[in-house]
Amino acid sequence: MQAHRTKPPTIKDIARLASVSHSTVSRALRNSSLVDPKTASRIQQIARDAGYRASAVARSLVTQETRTVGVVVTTIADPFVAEVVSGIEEVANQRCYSVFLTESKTDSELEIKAVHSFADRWVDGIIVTSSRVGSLHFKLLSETKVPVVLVNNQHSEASPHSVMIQNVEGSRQAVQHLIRLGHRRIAYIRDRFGYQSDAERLTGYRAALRHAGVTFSKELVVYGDGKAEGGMVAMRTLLGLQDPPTAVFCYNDMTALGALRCIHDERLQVPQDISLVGFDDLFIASYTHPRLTTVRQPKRQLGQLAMETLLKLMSGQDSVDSISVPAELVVRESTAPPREVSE
Amino acid sequence: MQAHRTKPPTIKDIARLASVSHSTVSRALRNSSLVDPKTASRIQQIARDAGYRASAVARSLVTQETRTVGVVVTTIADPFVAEVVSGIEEVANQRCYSVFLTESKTDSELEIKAVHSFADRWVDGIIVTSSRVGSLHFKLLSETKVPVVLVNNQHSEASPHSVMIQNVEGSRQAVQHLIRLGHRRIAYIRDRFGYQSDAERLTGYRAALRHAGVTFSKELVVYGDGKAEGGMVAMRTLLGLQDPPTAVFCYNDMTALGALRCIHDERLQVPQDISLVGFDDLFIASYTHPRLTTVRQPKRQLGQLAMETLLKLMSGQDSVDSISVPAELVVRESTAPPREVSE
DNA sequence: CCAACGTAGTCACACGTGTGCATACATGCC
DNA sequence: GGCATGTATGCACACGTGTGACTACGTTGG
Repeated sequence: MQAHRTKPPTIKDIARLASVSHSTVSRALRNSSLVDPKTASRIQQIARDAGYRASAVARSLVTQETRTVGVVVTTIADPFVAEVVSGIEEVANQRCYSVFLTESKTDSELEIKAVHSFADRWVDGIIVTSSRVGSLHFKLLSETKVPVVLVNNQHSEASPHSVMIQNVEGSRQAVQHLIRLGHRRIAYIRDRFGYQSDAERLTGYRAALRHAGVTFSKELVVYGDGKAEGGMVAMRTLLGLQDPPTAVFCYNDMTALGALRCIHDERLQVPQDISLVGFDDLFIASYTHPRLTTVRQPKRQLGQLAMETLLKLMSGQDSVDSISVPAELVVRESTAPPREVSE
Repeated sequence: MQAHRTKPPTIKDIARLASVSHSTVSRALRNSSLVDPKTASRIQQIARDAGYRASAVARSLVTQETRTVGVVVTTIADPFVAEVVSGIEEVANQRCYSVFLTESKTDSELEIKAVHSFADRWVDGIIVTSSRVGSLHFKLLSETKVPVVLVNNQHSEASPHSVMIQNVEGSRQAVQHLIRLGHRRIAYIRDRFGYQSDAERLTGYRAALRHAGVTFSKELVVYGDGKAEGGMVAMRTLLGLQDPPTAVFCYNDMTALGALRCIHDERLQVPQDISLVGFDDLFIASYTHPRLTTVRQPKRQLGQLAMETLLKLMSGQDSVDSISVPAELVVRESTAPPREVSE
């Protein structure tokens, strides 16, 4: 009950109170079989009364592990990222790991700085989302043996351990859906920052067109920025074309949100005038007007899988494969047959 | 250039390579004036070549500080929370602090567990958002001297250091805006989880009504959950009333989003049939159809202020006041005069 | 009764870094 | 030349915890 006002009690304070050596206290608190159960419980009681809490810092120094993982994200303010991190955090917490969070702001220099900071702090493992840095992580991995898992990796260089969504197949499904509705002029609004995932979604888009015998038209592929603002601008470009598209597939839901805004502002209707498909299935896709057809990513699950992969690596298993999670088309209200067909 | 494959080099390895004691290495790397500039730069070169990085955990053990802060949030998947954390992270990073992130899932037991975990790890400071725990933080503060800053605190008990939005004034402005447009039947959709902020926004709502001589009607105050789903359900209740409201003020934008969804589904129009006001000004408020009138919280700034307050406390300043940030009404397209008046 | 043995606890060291104090050496002054 | 002064470096300890090796003691078996 007697709280130490000045400094929190150390293991030696407890040893003194219990009239034993600090070694015995250490063993008693870790339930070692080397200590008499009666004195063990006595010590535990004393420690509890004194409000003793073992220092994780000191323990880490001797055990050489911190029960800590580092997570690097572009920005946590991105709803997609936030959900992935939530999944990571959930699994980490269950296993008594604490997570460091750092934003890289899509600056590879900051990303490297963050990873170095993690290394200094002796994190047991690192998860990097949407990384743009290729070889760094391998170097780090080989030098200091810190396991690294990449989720939604944006660098083409294959990484030993990563969790990815099946972009090609997902976007293929989305575009195929539009084709089946009767669309032929289908646009794609890219993300000029999403290197790998954007390229893969473009691949799926082209594959679907080719498979249906629709010729690829360069003017129908325009650039956004993966955010709503970029979607608006890109959509305006598309609407200004001589022969505008009847359907638009967007890199992600945020882009689609901006596109939708632009279409509304031009007094056009979705899906009557233009069909719209997103990617990610953010919660918001269910609350747009009309509800957004999109390709679902199991975001939270991606985070969980990444953390579980990392746990395996940290426990010494080295035979862990990369994981590729299937995407699922979710048809809602923003897609319909084009006017020509429906009339 | 010779990379150590097995274990990262320690300060003693560098000392051996430079043929000096580890003390000299330590001083050289911290640019102490006690060491000859020439040997200092020689040592620095050797350390760089060996890829030496000082262990933060060993340093923390002796310096008694970790340059680490803990952040507890309800869930990072909430867009409001994510932006606050982004602000915290930005300032922390500038000052070379790393941040631990933990979700409490609105479970006060988990919140306490998280704070204890932080204490074990010797964090230099703690930020808790939307805390539901009252006295714990004072106890922790008085016992272990770890500075705690509360942002958007949900417990009525006044805390020594907190960052809050001016809820009463913000919601008063919002409701006053509706009254000036001619509305008399104005509903409020509450949040059954937001103890303090919800109570304050209700207070502002009632104050505005009273000031305008509008009698408070109990049936016009219904409960949501602070999320879109709850907003939908609550709105349905309001539309089912014998004399439904002509305007609805929502606890936050997410609630408003759900309400908007419900109104659309009932084939009614915003703002022609019903005016709608949110709170927070999430980015999404600019991308709904119609754009949402709302009360802006400077979310990122709240996080920055919280971190700056914490920095002051950690540096020993104890005369830090609580901060109260003004909210700002942002009028967009979801509010208009009621039908009776406009016709 | 003594040796062998198991049990409960202590001693001492390690983890990697920072720092007060002592020391060795060079320099300057009387 | 001896002494005070200053400078560059090494020694030893501290931070708080975990653990292998060792010891003291009580018990058992021959």
